Amino acid sequence: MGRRERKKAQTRRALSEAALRLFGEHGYDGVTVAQIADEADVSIATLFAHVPDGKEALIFDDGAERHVWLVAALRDRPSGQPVLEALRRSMAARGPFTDDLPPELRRKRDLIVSTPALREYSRKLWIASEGALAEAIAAESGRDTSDMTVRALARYVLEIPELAGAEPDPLAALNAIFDLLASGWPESPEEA
Amino acid sequence: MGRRERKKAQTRRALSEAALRLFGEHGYDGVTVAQIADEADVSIATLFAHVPDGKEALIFDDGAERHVWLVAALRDRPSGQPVLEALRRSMAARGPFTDDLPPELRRKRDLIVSTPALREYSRKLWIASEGALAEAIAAESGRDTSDMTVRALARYVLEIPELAGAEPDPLAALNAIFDLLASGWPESPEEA
DNA sequence: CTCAGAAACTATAATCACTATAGATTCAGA
DNA sequence: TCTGAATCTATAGTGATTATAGTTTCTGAG
Repeated sequence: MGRRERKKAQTRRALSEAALRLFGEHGYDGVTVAQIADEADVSIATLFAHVPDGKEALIFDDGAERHVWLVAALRDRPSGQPVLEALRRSMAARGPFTDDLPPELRRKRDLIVSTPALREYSRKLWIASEGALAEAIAAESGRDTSDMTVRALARYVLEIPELAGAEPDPLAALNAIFDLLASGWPESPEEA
Repeated sequence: MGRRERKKAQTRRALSEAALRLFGEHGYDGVTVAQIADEADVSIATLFAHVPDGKEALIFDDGAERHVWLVAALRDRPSGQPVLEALRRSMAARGPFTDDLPPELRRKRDLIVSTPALREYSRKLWIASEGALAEAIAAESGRDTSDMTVRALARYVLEIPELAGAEPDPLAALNAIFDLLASGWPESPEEA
């Protein structure tokens, strides 16, 4: 990796860190992109060159195609394991569902969950993988990609982080939702 | 209804119609709020007084609480009819799923479906009813409102318009998705 | 009928995210 | 060592949205 790329990555990191710190101190809406650019010591134009998606994208890793590991988890699952089970396990290990994180990442996650604009953008990033996930599901389950059921399942799975992420017990919520997707809605609740 | 309210409604209608016409002619991004205000012969400040949610809200009915009829359909369903069946029927009769509409409304629907910003806003309006729908579902099915399953079902149902609305056959898509929600994801597709 | 206050409207100016342009600097590779 | 591309910069927009302060227009009480 040449010096040029290194400097670029450094600038990007400076922007992320400045944004995260300032958002934490004054709230997302209490910070302007100008302040962030200043703090990172770059021009506003440079800031936008690094985050074409805008202010919300500042604290997210770019190019982190979130579907890669999901699709991989699907393809590499133990033979005989149901598709949904593989997705459940894979998802449960991700950020919103474990507290096994450095405090820095935890603060970041809390900021995202509690800020509507950031939460929405996070959802957008997840949903962007819908096509890829749908293809993988179709391939693994012998269905057609154009099957609406496949697309709906992909979408519903990818929305679990937003839906369950803010719950008191996110992991329990995730499991409840996967159960719903796997077994469907029982007209009457099962008595324990 | 006094003259004041009548005039207010008239202004609101003028804004809607101006926006819809201009969006149709030049596309959503090809029209500025200033143009719309001009066309409706009001100031920009007035425009925003009528649509505090912003440009996207211009062509949507405000205060049209979309959950009212859904909740009603749930409460008034024939006894013995499953919750999901009532929701399916009620939803199937709505705008995105029937072509039984005046051409004006159809053009509006097509504009929404084909414009990302409008589509997103439409989804936001649907999702805003999540709490109300979750309460109704909980009440009708003897579950607790805090039950994650109930919240997830409400959310998933409310997202059907966005998910199925752009399909070649929206009604078939809607039915496929309701089947998925009712019966769950079958590990292997049923052979016909 | 009238008058006081609320509601709707207006012009104006500001803020803020974001884009476009053109030029300067810095690095990579031949 | 030179050329071109990538990065960065300043500057000047555009366009949505908000704030302010003042004007007009209804409404309802007295």
